Amino acid sequence: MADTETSPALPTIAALREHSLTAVVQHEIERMILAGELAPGERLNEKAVADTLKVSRGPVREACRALAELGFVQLIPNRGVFIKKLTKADAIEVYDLRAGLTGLASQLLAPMMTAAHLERLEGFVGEMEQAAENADFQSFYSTNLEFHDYIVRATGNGRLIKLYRGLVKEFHLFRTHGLVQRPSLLESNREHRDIVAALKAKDASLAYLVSARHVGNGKARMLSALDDLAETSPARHRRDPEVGRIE
Amino acid sequence: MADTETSPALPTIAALREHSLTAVVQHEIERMILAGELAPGERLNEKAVADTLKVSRGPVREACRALAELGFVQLIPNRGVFIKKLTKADAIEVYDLRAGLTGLASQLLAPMMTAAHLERLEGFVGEMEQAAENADFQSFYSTNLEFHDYIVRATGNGRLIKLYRGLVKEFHLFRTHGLVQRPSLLESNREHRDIVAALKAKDASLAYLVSARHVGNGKARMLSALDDLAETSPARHRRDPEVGRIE
DNA sequence: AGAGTGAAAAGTGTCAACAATTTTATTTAG
DNA sequence: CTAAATAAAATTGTTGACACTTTTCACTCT
Repeated sequence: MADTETSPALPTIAALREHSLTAVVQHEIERMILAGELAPGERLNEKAVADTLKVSRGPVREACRALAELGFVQLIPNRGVFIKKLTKADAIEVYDLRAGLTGLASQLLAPMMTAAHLERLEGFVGEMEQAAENADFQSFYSTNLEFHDYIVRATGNGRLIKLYRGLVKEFHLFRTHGLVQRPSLLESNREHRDIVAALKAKDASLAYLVSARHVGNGKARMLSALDDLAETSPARHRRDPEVGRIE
Repeated sequence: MADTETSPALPTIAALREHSLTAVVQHEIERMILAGELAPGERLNEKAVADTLKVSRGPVREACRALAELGFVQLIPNRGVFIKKLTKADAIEVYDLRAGLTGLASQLLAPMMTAAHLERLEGFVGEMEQAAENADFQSFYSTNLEFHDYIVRATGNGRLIKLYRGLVKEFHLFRTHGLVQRPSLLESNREHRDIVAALKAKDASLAYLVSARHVGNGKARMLSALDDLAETSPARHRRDPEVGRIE
């Protein structure tokens, strides 16, 4: 690719002042993984990446160390870095954790709820209602992300925010959200109302319960959708099947 | 049993075969921070560390990137890496998160409880009872760690285990556990019994509740102990006082 | 004396080269 | 023709060197 590229996520000199080269490389690799440009299980060739991004291997290696700690890649000594391959078991782990953190966020927010919070949350729910009726999956999905991120952010717990967002990114990797159905959307949003109601009532225990259960239901929906998928295309049958990559 | 990880302060050639140099360096820096050999807020001189460990700066930089992602150090472009300085607000964050994860672990374990699990857990509680009566803080503290780690491990959720242990390490950094009192030990162990009871009954909701509350009580005990400390030595009064480093 | 100025030193950011290891390709024996 | 052995290529691990930035400190001027 030419130097004067118009591509959005490429390292510019301006970005280099703020974020170091390594940070740019890290973001780029992360983007490539999330975008599916790097297939799960595939080995990441340091030199190839370095050449592509027009940098030396140093920053690439540093970025990979950080990504390994984030759980996006796996480092095997003398073998290289491998894009994490996600299995059904991983999906369950992520869902369970996400349920816990989502519940915790609501639990923490409940006693601190303000009118402004309530307004924002009800706004999101309204938007989702609209999207669900129009069967606008894309819009529903992004507002859904905003809704949950807002609750987590509102707690003000920086570590919780960081962990939660990391989990959402990882969850993104599964691409299982591509197979949600319209009835699920309505059902999901009904649960959102329950969450808002519990928060409005400042009932921490209830807020935890309905929030955690909401994600738990999402997990159940994902699993059943995954089973349906296995039904129709019985080709992919293994001991520990990987999810994601749905054509 | 205990982790296979011994604590050899120096990087041996043998360890280099298995774990890469970077991993050894990372462990060593982590140990130095946890041991207090590197003061919070202090800048980590890459060359100095490299010379001390008899390696070049490359592995040190890679290790620092990983540690930054773990939250132990902060990277500031062109300025260097700084040992994270922990404030009271940080302590609260960690406690809140730990409460959530501890609760989640119990909640997940409850429906899977076996007789073997119960036996181990009751063993730990017995040991702690003994330690509390003897006012053996050291013993109580380590068994307490084992007890909670066992519950988390038993869930089998690798991500939860990793996050939890990271939080415990960070918590370790506060050194606030140095100021627990004997009555706290007995009280704390009473709560452990509640946790075991809820797990034995396979009551997931209750298990979450008592586990999360247990950590919440620990948080309260820490805060009041911290206030007492501020009372006696009113020197350290700032807007956002750092904890830890208790002489 | 104190604030501003500008070299010198120290430290970080990046790179290219070399060493060690793993992977691939080729040859050879059964 | 298969499989072990071996040589060649590719890739990772590590290092020292160099460019650039920040910090330090002596110096000047008001």
